[in-house]
Amino acid sequence: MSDEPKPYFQDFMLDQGSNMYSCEKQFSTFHNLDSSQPNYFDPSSYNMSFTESLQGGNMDHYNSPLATSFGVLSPSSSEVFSSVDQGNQKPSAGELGGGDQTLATLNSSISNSSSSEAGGVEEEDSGKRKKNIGQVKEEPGQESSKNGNNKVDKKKGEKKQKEPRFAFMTKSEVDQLEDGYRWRKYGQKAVKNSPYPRSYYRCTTQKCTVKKRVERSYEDPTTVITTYEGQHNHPVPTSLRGNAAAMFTPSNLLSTPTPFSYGSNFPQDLLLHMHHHNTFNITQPTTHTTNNVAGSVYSHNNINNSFLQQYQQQLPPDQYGLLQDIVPSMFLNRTNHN
DNA sequence: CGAGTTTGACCTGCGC
DNA sequence: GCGCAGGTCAAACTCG
Repeated sequence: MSDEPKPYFQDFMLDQGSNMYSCEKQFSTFHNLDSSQPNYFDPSSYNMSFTESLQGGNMDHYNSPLATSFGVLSPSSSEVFSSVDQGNQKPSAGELGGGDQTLATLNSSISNSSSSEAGGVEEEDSGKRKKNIGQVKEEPGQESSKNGNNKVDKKKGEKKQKEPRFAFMTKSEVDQLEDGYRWRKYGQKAVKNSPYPRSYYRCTTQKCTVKKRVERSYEDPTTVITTYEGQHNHPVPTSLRGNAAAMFTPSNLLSTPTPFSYGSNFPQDLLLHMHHHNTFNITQPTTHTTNNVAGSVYSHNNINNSFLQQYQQQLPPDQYGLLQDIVPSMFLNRTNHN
């Protein structure tokens, strides 16, 4: 794909038309960014990010709600830099692997129910796309999803729907970060401009279509870039201490009348809201894709106090503490400095 | 023997 | 339309 630098931005959209919220977030990018650019993101100010926040600085949060909700891991020994991606554009090697930037898409789909994404609901099979040439064994009710989510099935002119994605960089010696879920590797590809291959994993839980990609930054081999796609529709298989994860299953979240209780992932919603409150207004529609968010530049300084204050008021005290734990410190810090 | 990994082939999307 | 690159499949293989 293209190697040229792309604009870095974050962007969120509220897709009301589809009765679900979607947000696409691109958090920044690092090394090669020209700091003179308005949207330059200083990594140093971002050193502590999602996962790290999840961990609250110690492993007690190993299975923190955020991690769980994101379907994300908890890097055992790592320093998470950031997250990112976009929904539609594929992150090119130069973007992810290149360490030039990390993209993560945070696309929360919180529809109640039938939305195909809710929890990896696409008819399992994600797999068999086995060349519709020749041998397609059709099973009733699955015909159209032959390709899992996307390839064959999409109708003309309709962009395939991407699973929510969340990516982040982690300092780690090991590629496979322990996140409590079980993954099965289904592919590996050489990445352009990178000596390190990208590995593809799929959650082994039946009917869970969550996938993740793992690759190393070629610029910093100690950095692992992990991209999660989709949302787990099941609890963490490994037993968690106190099962903190369960606490934040969607159903539990639903029981709490907070603005995040749309029925999905708290952190995603949180971030969605954070951006919705601050940045959606700068979203510019693009001409060629339905969910491409390119076209707007997000200034992370936009996050303001009102947002957090609002949630502070709405969340029970204990949960607000949690909020503090899991909200990327960069956000909190910035709000505090405003 | 089942589950997971490896790996070459194939498919799709996108830019030119 | 072509070629490239990303993503996925699935047979073969490895491992416990």
